[in-house]
Amino acid sequence: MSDQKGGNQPANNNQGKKQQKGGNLAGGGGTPPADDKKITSRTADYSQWYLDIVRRAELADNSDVRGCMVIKPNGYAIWENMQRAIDGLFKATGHVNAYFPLFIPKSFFQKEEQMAEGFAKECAVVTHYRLKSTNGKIEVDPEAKLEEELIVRPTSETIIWNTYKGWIQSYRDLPLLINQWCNVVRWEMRTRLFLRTSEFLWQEGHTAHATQAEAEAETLQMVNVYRQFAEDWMAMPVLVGPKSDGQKFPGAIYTLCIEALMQDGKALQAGTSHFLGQNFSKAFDVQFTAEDGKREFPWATSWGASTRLIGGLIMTHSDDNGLVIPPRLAPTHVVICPMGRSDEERAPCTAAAEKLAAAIAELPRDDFYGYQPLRVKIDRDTKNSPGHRFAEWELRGVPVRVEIGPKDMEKSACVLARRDIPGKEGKTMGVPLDVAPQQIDALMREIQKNLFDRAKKARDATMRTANSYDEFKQMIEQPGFIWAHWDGTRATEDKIQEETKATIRVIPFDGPKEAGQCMVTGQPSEKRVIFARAY
RNA sequence: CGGGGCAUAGCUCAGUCCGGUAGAGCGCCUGGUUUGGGACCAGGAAGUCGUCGGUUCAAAUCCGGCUGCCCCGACCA
Repeated sequence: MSDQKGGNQPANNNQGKKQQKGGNLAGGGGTPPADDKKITSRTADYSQWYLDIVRRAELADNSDVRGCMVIKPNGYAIWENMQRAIDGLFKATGHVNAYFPLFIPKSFFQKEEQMAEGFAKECAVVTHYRLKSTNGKIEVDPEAKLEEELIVRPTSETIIWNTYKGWIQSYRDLPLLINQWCNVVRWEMRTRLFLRTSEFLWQEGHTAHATQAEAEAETLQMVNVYRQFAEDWMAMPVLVGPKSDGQKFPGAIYTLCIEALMQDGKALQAGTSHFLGQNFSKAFDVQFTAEDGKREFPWATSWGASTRLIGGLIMTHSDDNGLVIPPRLAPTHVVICPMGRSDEERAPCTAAAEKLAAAIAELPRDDFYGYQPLRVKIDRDTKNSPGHRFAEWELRGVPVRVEIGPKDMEKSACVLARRDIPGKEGKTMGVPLDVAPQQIDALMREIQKNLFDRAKKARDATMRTANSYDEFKQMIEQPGFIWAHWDGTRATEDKIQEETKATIRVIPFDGPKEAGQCMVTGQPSEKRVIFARAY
C-alpha cells in the first residue's frame, strides 16, 4: 500500500517538552559528530554510533523516567514484526497466549529460593495503594500501606506456577504450553536503549510437562525456535547451546541460549530457554495424578526473548549511513521517490510511482513476507533535494529505494537502490518499470540472504582458539569469540571473568568434540567453550 | 551504590571566570528560486536560563540546598 498521507517525508518530529540534555553527546565531555547531518562512524565511537542510529532513525528516546525508554513508532513497528514472526513460530509448535498479572505478592517470590536471590537486587516493590493531597502536594498516603508488598514482575515463573496449581490435576491436563507477551521490570543501575532498560517488553513462555524427557525436549525445541527466528528473520547468526552454571537463569537446572556477536566484537545473549526441572512445581506444590495413579510433580520450562533483539538487529547489520533492516522485519520494504524540477516534470513520475506501488502490492504473498503484502511508501517530498531524501531513507534502513525521475520516464524505467550496499554502488539503473516489481521481490530475498551471509562471515572471522591462558589474555583484547578449554567449575569461570572481563557465553552444541586441559587449571576438559566480552 | 560531568529555544551549544536589555548554528513556519547523493535567498515564530532559597539597585552569571540526566565502575536479558 502506498502511504495515504501525501507529502510524508522523513522529517524529524521532535515534539514534547524538555528532553534531557546531553543524551547522545556523552554528557559534557563527548564530541558531537563533526557534521551533524551524518551520524558518528563506528570506528570513531561505536556506542555513540549506536545512540545516533537509535535517535536519528527515530527508534526510541530516553524518557523522563530514569532507565525507561519511549519506543517510537519506527522502533515499535520493528517489534511488531518481530512479534508476529515469533508468535507464529510459537503457535506452529502448539503454544497459546495468555496473560498473568504485573504484580507478584512478595510471598510467592520467596517460595523459590534461587530465583528470589537472583532477582532480589533489581526488584521494584509496590508498598502503597493510594496518594493523598496535602496543601496541594501529592504524597503517598501512609494510611494506605499494603499488608503484603507487591513485586513488579521481573519474570513470571512464580505467579504462573502459583496459578498452574489450580490448572493441573491430571496427566490429561499436560502438557500446558503457554506464552505471554508483556512488560517486565528489572531495576538496572545502568541502562542502554533496547539493550538494557529498567522496563522492557518481551515474551515469556511457561510450560508444564508430565515427564522430564518431554520438558527437556521442549527446552531444546524452543531454543531452536529462537535460532530459527534469529537466522531466518533477523539474518543474525547465532551460536546455540547451554550456558555455564555461572551464567544460567536463577532457578533453572540449565539454560540454553542463542548467542550473537555484534559488529564491535561483543557478544549479545539474544534468547534463552530454561529447563526448570521440578523446582517450581515443588515450590508451589503443583502435583498431578499420572496414568498409573501416582501423584507426581510436573516438569517445567520457561523461555524468553525481548526488545533487546532490536538492539541486536541494529548492531548486527547497520552501517555508518544508518540503520539496515533485513527485509523480513522491515516496517517499510520499499520507498519510491519520484523526482522532478517542476510540477510538470514531477507529475508523471509520481503517477508512475503510484502505479508501481500498486503493482508491488500485487506481488504474491508467501511465507517470506508472512503472507502479507509488501509494505510500500511513496516519498512525496518536494522540498528537500533528492540527495537529502535518499540519505534520510538510508538512515531509516528501508531495504529498497526506487528512484523515478524525468530521465527514467523517457525510458519507462526506474533506479533500484539496495540498502545493504549503500550509496551509488548499490544502485541498478534503467530497470524497466514493468519488471521492477519482480526485481524488487528478488532483491528482497537477496538482501535478506546477503545480510545473513555477511554477518556470519564477520562473526566467523573473529573466532579464534586459545591454547593457553596467556594466549587467551592476549586474544581477548581483540573483539570476538574465543574457543578455549575450561574445567567446568564456577571458581575458574569467576577467576577468568575477574581477570579478563570475559565470560563463558555458550557451550555450543555443534562445537568440535575435542578433549583437552583447562587453560587455567590444567584439569581435563571434554570440549572447548566460547568466551567473549558481552553486552 | 561509588567516581566524574552536565542542566540556557525542538536539537547541539556559546554566554558564567569579570553581575547590567537572552545569543548562534541546525530544525520549524511563510514566500520565492531550486531538485539524479544531505540546495539557496529573504522574512518569521520560538527560552518562567532545571528547581528552591540567599547576596545585590540589578543574577543565566556569585553563594547554598534540592532535583534530574549523561558517562565510567560494580550488577545484569
